[in-house]
Amino acid sequence: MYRTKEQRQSDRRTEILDAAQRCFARSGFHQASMQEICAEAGMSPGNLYRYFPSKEALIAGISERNRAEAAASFAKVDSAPDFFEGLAGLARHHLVDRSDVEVGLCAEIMSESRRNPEIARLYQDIEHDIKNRIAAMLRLAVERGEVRADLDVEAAATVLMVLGDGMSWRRSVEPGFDAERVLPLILKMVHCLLAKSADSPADCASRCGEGER
Amino acid sequence: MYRTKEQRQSDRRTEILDAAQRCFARSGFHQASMQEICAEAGMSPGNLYRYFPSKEALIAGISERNRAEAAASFAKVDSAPDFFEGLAGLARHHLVDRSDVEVGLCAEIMSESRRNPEIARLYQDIEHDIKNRIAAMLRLAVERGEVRADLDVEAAATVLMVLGDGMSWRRSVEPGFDAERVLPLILKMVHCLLAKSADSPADCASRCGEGER
DNA sequence: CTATTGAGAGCGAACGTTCATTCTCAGAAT
DNA sequence: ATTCTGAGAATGAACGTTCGCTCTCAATAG
Repeated sequence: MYRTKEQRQSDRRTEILDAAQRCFARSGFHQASMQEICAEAGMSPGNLYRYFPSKEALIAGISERNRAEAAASFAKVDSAPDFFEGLAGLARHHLVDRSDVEVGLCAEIMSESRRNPEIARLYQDIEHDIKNRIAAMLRLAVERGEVRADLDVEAAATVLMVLGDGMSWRRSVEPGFDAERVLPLILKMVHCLLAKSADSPADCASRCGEGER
Repeated sequence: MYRTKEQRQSDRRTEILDAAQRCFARSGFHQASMQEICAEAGMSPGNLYRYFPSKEALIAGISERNRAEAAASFAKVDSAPDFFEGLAGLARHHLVDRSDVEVGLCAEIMSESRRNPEIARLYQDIEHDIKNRIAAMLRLAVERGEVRADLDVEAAATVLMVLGDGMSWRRSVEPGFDAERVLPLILKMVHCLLAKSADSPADCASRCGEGER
């Protein structure tokens, strides 16, 4: 009975977050009205406010919920047999496979964090976390000798995030953007940036140009 | 007197656009109220509406105004003695030298175009124009033998825009983002993507790593 | 040179709407 | 009987836009 009550509350909360996520991705954070979210969640405003104290709390809840999920995908790279293959998998997962809803939502959170300090702090926490994971991933690959030793790891991590953001935005802003077509070029560039200079361009092409899919 | 009148009207319009640009960059398109823009322009709402029929018209005006300016910077690359130096200059101009106001404004237009069809059409026109210019620039470089002949020019142009968007967003979203530090890595990657495979990595480093600034 | 006039420039209060949030109250569960 | 859950109308602030008014000033008439 304790269990059931808390369980129910938690379920209700995730239902609401799901509905809000769809609305935000579809209409944007400001454009999506509480009424719209309530309708999507099949619930009255008064009731929704019993679960979340404000509209901001909805975004915060969504961001928080996605943090763990995002973080998990980095672990895979470290345990992949070949670093660049692992990275390619990560890239595909983040740049191509993600649903339009997720991409749109990400865009929405980014632009909201430009002016909403509350969201900005939350978002920057997550970004910082992700950047650290990328940097750690790169350092591990350096130790393993898969990546050039003289790399500016911090800057390289930033570059990878730049690529991620750029791809994400093009996807959400350019209709008919073909991530699939661009990905090989991206991977090639990244390989060039990270790989030891001894690795030949031919090797680069064979590893990045094809190799997955 | 004909001249003066039209001149005055035009001046007023650019003044208003300047003010609106500052407001939008600072507060965002939706957050910036007409009152705020009026205050910034030193003008009453009623009067401002004599020059622009709506808030949307302000964004449209700003976008339109920046199109030519943006386009002009591409001509420089074509006339540069070395393609990659020209490209590096363009990159520096777009990724590092741009003012925070411009970057913020760009972010604002992008996110607004995600949900405002009117703005979306305008923005996509401009983006399309820019992409064509980049592609043309690349094709010219291919003809000159400065860039590898087997390049997927369309995809490469998209990649360059991805990089531009990514850098722009990181600048406007990550406090303390150091574009200067990241730029060499970006240029190196781009060189790797575009240059003929005959060009050695050493050549790449000397051309991209330093060379300007 | 002065007076008249009329259109453009400008103001700021007011309007109508939208929206997040709160209030009130009724039914269900315990 | 009391607490939990829910609905939906009410509230009040904020916003884009409009409206009616005043002021400025150059052109013309006297």
